[in-house]
Amino acid sequence: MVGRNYMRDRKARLMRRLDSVTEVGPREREALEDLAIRVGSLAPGQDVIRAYQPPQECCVVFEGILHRYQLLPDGSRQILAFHVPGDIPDLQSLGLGVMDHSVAASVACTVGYFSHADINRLIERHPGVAKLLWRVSLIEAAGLRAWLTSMGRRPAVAHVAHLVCELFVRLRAVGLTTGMRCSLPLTQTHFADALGLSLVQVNRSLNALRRKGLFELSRGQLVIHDWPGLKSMAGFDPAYLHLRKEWSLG
Amino acid sequence: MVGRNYMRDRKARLMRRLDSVTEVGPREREALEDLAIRVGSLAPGQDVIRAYQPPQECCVVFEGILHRYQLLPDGSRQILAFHVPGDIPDLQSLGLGVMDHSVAASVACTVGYFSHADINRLIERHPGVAKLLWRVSLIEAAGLRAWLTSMGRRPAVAHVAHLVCELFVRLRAVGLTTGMRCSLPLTQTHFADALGLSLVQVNRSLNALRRKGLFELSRGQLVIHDWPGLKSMAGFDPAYLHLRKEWSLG
DNA sequence: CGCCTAGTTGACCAGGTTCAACAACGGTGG
DNA sequence: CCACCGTTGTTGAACCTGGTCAACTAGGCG
Repeated sequence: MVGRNYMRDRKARLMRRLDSVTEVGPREREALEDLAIRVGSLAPGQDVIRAYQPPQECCVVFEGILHRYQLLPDGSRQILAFHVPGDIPDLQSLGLGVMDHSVAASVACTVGYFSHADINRLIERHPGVAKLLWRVSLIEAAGLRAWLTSMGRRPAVAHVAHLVCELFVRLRAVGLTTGMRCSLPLTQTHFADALGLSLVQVNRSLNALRRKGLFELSRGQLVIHDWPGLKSMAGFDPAYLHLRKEWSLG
Repeated sequence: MVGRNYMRDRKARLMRRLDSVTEVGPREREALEDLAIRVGSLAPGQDVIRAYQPPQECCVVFEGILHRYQLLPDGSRQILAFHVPGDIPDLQSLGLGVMDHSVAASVACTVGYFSHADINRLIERHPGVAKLLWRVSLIEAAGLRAWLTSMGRRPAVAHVAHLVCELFVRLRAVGLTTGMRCSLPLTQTHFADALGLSLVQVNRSLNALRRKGLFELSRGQLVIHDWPGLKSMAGFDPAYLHLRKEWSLG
């Protein structure tokens, strides 16, 4: 069946993500393979999870990019994280019940939904799964810390460079890069709201980095020309992503 | 025995913290009461947990304030969080093994240490404990997000005000405030490194807020004069602390 | 009394914001 | 096939928040 193959491929993305950060035992793997997942698609800008609403389902990204964000009283938006294929954006809702922010599709996406009830049953039967999910959410917190440091102490250009580094490494870990290029369909407005910078400043920084020959980003395509240079300009240390050696990029 | 009473009081602080965010069942409570904790004290500035070193113990704050921080190549410091009594600053090490940042005492502190082995045993026997700790670490992540938003999108004065709000509410939740005042022995340098601002700017903002009659902070004593005014100036919404109703402050 | 740390204030400067206009691109409908 | 329009990206100029440098004050402690 075509449908089954599609689902197999999609789950493979999730499994690859989990593999990239931890060793998944055969029993946990089997249990996760059996988890019932309903596929859905999202239009750009559409909310998946809305603040203050307790969700009954978790979602996993199959294709596209999602972002978590918070709106301030004055209407400005702060993007808190991007979620690439394989990520589970709302693990928080499992443990906390309430969301204090929202998650939306940055571009057209396909996602999978599984019920809290199912995953809780899985967790009870397989403590290994609980550990694994805990690990994933700790890594997410580590990402927030790195982001915070970048925001607080790095000048605009380095800050932009750091985000590009992170996204490239994360996309690479789930097999979505070819050589030193990948699809990265975010707008400069996404960047601005994520980095706490103005759109204008993002544009200038991006151009400055291009002129330095570090990378090019246009029409949703990222091509990295000088990875060591980019890394050092950004002060990027991938340790906080907690990828296993074989998945990380020197 | 004097020693035993001391220990009882100290554990009470941890339990109060846990109570403030979740309902702790009688069996979990008992299990936690039995956990072996070694007490230690820290001089101001002393590291408890150092980056890149896999620790074998977790620590819990009894008295004083700790901070997590990261050092950048250029020598500047970004403080990622403050930890008040009752907090467990390095839950991350339990699930992740490696620390990607350090934790140090902001002032003279007393802390408790318990071994990873002990707590892991506890987790295995009592799934409720695992859930509880997971919840605590999710709340910590939520705090990071709020911090990030503040850093990215709030002007300096509001940003300072927001931190004061958070610290006051958290100290209140563990019973360390009396009325609208509390001890808050952080230096302006701590504030600056936490907020990503310069020391000078923190000083000016603090003075501006004092002149507006919102609060006073001097010699380690915080007195809040106008809580509603402070809250609205900061755009502070305590939801992200995920305190249970009875512990939160309107 | 003297030193050290923490806090305060002024003057100047720069990184980043805001405002505004325009260019490039893709999709839509006539 | 082309004209039109909305979105995204680009650039210049004026402005302003917050950073840097520097000097000085106020406590705390040996």
